[in-house]
Amino acid sequence: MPELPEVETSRRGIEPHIINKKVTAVIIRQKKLRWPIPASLKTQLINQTINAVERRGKYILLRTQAGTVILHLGMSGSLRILKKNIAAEKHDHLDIVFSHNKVLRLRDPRRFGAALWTKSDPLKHKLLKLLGPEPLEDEFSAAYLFAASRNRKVAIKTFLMNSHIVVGVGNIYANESLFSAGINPKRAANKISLARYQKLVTQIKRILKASIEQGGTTLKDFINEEGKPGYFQQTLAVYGRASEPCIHCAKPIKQITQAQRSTFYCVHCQR
DNA sequence: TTAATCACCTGAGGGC
DNA sequence: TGCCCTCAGGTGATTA
Repeated sequence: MPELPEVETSRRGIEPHIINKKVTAVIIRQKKLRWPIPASLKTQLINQTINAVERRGKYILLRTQAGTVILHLGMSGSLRILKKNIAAEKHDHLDIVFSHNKVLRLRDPRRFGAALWTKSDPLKHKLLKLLGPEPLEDEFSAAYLFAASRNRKVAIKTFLMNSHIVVGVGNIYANESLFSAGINPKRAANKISLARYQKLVTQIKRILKASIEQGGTTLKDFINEEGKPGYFQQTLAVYGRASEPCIHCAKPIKQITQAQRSTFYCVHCQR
């Protein structure tokens, strides 16, 4: 399940293969993703050169002179660079073919992902314009989170996963960050002190950086651009460990549901 | 404005 | 072995 580290790993993986390369063909095998792949993606992208491969939150942006491809990997999406003649398999929904006979292939079994086209500034696209700050940039700070949470009674974990507050903190990293910071995921966002937000922000940045360095999280569907899994799951402290002993106090990890998502935490260590 | 819920989709895993 | 059911989850849209 691609979260920010997986998306960044994918971006870094595909960038050297497609930067400054010309698109010669676009093959849409299944247009029914989260939103239909627009026909304009095919008609506008052909003969364009990829000028930049950027990321905003969990969106990957392929910029060309004519416009930008906006990609989202959803729950199960992956991007791979392949030779042109390798046959597509089930769930390979989109190919972007380049002049040097390589293909950027989007596979997404659950089809929660997206591939869109915009001619204007992608950062002003309706999907991107309201996104919160990037968690690894200076703008995302304890002071920012503290100020943003003052009137929010929602649970801190749900608050963290709101992309309008901060982008890229998905379920796994929200669980892990709150554990590392010793904060109970059920605690109301407006009841957390500035000092505790400082600790939380430090842990979010540390965990995301560590995961990016290790190539993302290897859970179920995630594979990187080379078709290999990530390795961060080996270091998960609470996620997916219901009833197993806490690595600090050995008491069993508790699992609950918040906002229709599984939450894992230690009742003893997280207050 | 905020919070909660729904909808989309399919593979994995468990129970029978 | 095979069928059926439940669960997992990112996030925009909808509802309260």
